[in-house]
Amino acid sequence: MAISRKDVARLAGVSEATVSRVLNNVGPMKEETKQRVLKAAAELGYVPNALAQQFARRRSGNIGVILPFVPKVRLFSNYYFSEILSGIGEAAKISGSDLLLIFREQEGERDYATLFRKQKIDSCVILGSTDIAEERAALTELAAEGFPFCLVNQYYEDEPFITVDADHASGARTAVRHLLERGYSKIAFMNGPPEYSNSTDRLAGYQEALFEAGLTIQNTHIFTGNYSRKSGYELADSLFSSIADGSVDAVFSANDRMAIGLQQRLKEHGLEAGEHYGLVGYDNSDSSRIINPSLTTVAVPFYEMGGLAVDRLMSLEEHQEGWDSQTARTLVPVELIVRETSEYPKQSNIRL
Amino acid sequence: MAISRKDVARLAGVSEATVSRVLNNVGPMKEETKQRVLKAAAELGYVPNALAQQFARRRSGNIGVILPFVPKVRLFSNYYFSEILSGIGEAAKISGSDLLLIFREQEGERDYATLFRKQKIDSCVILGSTDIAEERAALTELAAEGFPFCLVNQYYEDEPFITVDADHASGARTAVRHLLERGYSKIAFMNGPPEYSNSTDRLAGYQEALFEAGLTIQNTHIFTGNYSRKSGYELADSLFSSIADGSVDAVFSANDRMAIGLQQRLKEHGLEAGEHYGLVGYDNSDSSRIINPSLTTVAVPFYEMGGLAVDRLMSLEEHQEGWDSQTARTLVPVELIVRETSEYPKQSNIRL
DNA sequence: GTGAAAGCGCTAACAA
DNA sequence: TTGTTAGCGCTTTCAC
Repeated sequence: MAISRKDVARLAGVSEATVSRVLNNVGPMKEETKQRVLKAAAELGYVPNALAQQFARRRSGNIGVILPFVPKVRLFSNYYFSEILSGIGEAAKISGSDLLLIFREQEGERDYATLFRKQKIDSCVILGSTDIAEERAALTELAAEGFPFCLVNQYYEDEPFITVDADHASGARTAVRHLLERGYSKIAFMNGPPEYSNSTDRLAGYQEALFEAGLTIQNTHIFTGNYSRKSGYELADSLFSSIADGSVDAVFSANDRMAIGLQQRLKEHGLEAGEHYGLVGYDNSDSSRIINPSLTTVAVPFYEMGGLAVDRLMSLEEHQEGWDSQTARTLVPVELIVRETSEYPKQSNIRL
Repeated sequence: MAISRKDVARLAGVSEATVSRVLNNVGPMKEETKQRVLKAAAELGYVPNALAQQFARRRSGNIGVILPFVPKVRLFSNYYFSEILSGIGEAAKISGSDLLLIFREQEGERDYATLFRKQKIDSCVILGSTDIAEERAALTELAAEGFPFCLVNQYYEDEPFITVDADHASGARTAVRHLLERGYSKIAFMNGPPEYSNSTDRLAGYQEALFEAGLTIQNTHIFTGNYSRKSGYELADSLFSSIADGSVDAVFSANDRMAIGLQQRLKEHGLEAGEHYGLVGYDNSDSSRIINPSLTTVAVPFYEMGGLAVDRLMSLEEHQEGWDSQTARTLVPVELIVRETSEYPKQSNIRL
């Protein structure tokens, strides 16, 4: 049998209620009593029962972390989630919360609300959420019930859901401007699926940068992959002829993985990034540093974003801040990382 | 106020205990009663309170997942943990457990036992544990108290701790044999720190393979890094002259990250893997596929190991299996993945 | 400042 | 097959 509060109370010569007060440091108490209780607890090696506490307080103390289902590709092969998760972990520790990891099911079942109703979690951060009907419905339900949640790297234009997002429009603009400054002018864009708000944000940034430069936006220069290396690899075949015939001289990819797939495939075709065409990726993943030539990319502070999401959750629970569109979306800046794939060839041996 | 069991009981016209029985599907009950209760519960949208259940059952239903602190380098940049975590998630879902993520502190504080005493977790899987005094003490305490835990990718020679490990001795042997078969004969070994059992296992495998081939083991050919890319990069400088003067013709690295660091640095020195020297890494990480030339490596089924760890925990809790040295260690096989860095030069343009 | 006591919502003997 | 009831170990009014 474990030592209970009762034993501590007896040894300290106080009531059980006093033990609670001391341990939770709540209400008034005489310093001497406090010390006596603390001493008794330490002597007995008393450890409060978290289950009983949670039950009595009607709070689990858990932050749910909802991870997307990524078919085939193992979830965390993705650098992205690893960083965010670490950031969440750091902030959760500071706030004294525990993390309950929830792997979303493949289909349907976006029943986030039940996690709250069961009281398994007090709040949650949702990763990899997308703008599809079921997801919107699930989030709307959470909001309606007043369950605190925070999205990361995704927002909904017309809904004031709390979210920590990065400024991907600006990131894309900067990336494309960089290519333009380097001398490229026929820039294709390899985007991700439109149900991610960051895809549409990047598209806007891409278009703005071209517009600023007085260039016309060509729809035939816009391609859509699914953020996997494979999809970049496959799209490379469509882009090859355009690059070879000079109608495209650079590619901006919505993430590093697709950029790397493209880079690998074009190399098989005899085209080298930074030599025969310019290339900019997005995410500043480990791979972008490792690949050769190294990939110019846009760094997103995923780690920090994870931490911010937890912070928002905490302040949400304290005051009823943030549930309006003004403050719903926290936007963090991104940064261009210039490496080799965006070098502009000095000699005019650009064409094959 | 949420709907409680009492409301369901009233609507179904049964006692609260019967509601419990039906919902937990325990004990005998009339089919008709069961249906009535189920119907009432569905009608009211009743959701059992997990906190109350956990408290009454004196079980949290949580598996703790303990993650190592990795200074500076962000934890999950490591492909390794991502895979294991996904595997754990999959198995936990099947077993009906929740996952409580625990980021270990930097120093001291390996107080795993308190998590059990607080009843935050019923069992746990410990990642990234190493053979140092504090860790041994913490694990010994867990074992002494009978708290179920499972290590992954680490074992302790003289302790019958439950663990799911991969056969790294065999992996190293296979890797080195492969280099020998390819024609390399002066093989250096870049190992990780000895407090990881997989480091010492690989050393044994390396030595065995050389011994089998009738080669003498040269201590000057054995280097120790810390599994980071940086350490591989740095050790490359020591290896460069040996490769250049022909006293080393291949390197076996205890993980991909160090191998990649080495490969990058030696390239800066003008040496290309698979051309001027042979190279085999370990882990089959994403990066090993991306780097050019692609890295020959050893695949470890991390995902499966995570799942197996959970399975062991489950059977541990059911029967008192496994607490003897016979069955403590589950050993899974690894597999050599041959790529470009271990090609043996056809022409004799090996030397610079 | 401190104690007494009423729950929190469920499980699990034990009776019936 | 079902109902009654006594907890589970803590928090939190409300008195004193």
